[in-house]
Amino acid sequence: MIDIQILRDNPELIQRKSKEKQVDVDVDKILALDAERLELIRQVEDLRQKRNENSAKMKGGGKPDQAAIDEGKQIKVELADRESQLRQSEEEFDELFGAIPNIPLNHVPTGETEDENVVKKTVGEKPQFDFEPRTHWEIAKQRDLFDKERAAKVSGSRFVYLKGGLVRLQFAIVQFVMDTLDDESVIERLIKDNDLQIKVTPFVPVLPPALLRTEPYKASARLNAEETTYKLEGDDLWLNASAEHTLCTMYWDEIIPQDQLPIRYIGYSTSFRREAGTYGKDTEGIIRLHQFDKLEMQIFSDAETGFDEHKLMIAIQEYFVQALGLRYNFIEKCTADIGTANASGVDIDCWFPGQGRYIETHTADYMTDYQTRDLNTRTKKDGKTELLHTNDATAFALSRILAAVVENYQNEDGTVRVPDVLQKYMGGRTTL
RNA sequence: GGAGAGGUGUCCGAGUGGUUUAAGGAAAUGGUCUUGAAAACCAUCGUGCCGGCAACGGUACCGUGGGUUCGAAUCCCACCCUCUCCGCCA
Repeated sequence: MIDIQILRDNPELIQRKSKEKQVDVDVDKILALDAERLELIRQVEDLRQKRNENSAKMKGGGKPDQAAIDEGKQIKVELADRESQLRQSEEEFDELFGAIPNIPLNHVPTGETEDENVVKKTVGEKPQFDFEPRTHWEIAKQRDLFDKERAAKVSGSRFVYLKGGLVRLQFAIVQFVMDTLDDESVIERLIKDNDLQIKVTPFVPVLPPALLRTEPYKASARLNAEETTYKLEGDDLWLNASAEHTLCTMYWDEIIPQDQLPIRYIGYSTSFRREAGTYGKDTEGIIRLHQFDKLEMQIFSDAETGFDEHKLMIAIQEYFVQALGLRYNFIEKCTADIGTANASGVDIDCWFPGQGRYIETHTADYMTDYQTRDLNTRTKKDGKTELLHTNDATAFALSRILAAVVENYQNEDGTVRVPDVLQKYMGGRTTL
């Protein structure tokens, strides 16, 4: 949620910024509810004060006199009435107030649909083939790299058995990412090259739980409707749609000492998505699955360094994609596409020669304090508590990046070259 | 699945109806002492909300939600979570 003070001081800003995000916010109504709420709070607190003063007369164990008891009873009735009004008022307020999206940062381009995202640059070369490049599913079929038919039989559509070389490739990528993010010299260089004022803290690898309870999930502002996210029947548990969901909630209701910041994690988790409403989209191959593994970066920092941490994540993403030698579009997402909780966000879309198109493989989100306000994740600075800022970003969404490697590194005979940086993690193998 | 214990501020921890505006300790911060440090000593030290320019005042919060009472961290009910032992099990 946003800072209520901003709404009170500058309702026009909230109205305008929400509109830019294509979210309808009735600012006048919310302010009216806020005023009503505050008036009720005043009334309730006055009554409580009276109640406390009345009962204080009997301190020391003396018997209360009848008049005091009668007065107490009267206060109680009135208080109960106001409290129930207040509860109702707050419920209504919370619902509307909580729906106000995060305020996009000034550099975020304004747009009404994702078509207005801005391609800032295109990096890398398209691979040249002296044959017609094939899709990753055509190659996989020839080389038996995955099996969706049997997965459909056992689990349904959009599931897959990954096999053979692709599995080796996945674990090689995991190793490569862990090595890189643990390497202070790489992080130091990226910080220097981008002129960032942040520490050279390496990323700590984390294998988080894949299931989480409703309360923290909701507080993270990341819980989507049941059409999008799997809910377990009989338990108060959801299957996470990204490692980010179990990482950002880690410090729910905690105060992190200042000297421990920034906290940088590289999480690896299987992610689950129902993908309702995407029927007919990317039905072939392993671009869009109900279940896929993902390497996700997560950073907790103070407010001052939040945006530089965002830039660090983006620099790391470009470093990774370049290391695999993939051509990509770097996209600044517009206000309509960054998402409710985000203040800024970028995508990286990689070139898939077999399909002749760019496909989103990476995203980086900067939430400012929107997420932590509800999660109540704070630090203590000069004796004052302060909300942390959160950042998350894809290191690699594995199924998609496997598909990208297959399409970009294919040979005419259906074999696939292993990108140079990954060969040492595959026992020196140069093809799969 | 069975049985038991527990959930209090940054942390540990006391507290079974009314000076609890939550004891005490640790950590932290500031200071005294010291060549410097440690130790010792002194002081400060929970969070949210409401009002106020501020000093400050008020109010709520002791896992969550109800209830009893003039008055609840404390009594009652339901639920959630954690831990221990047993059982089963990768």
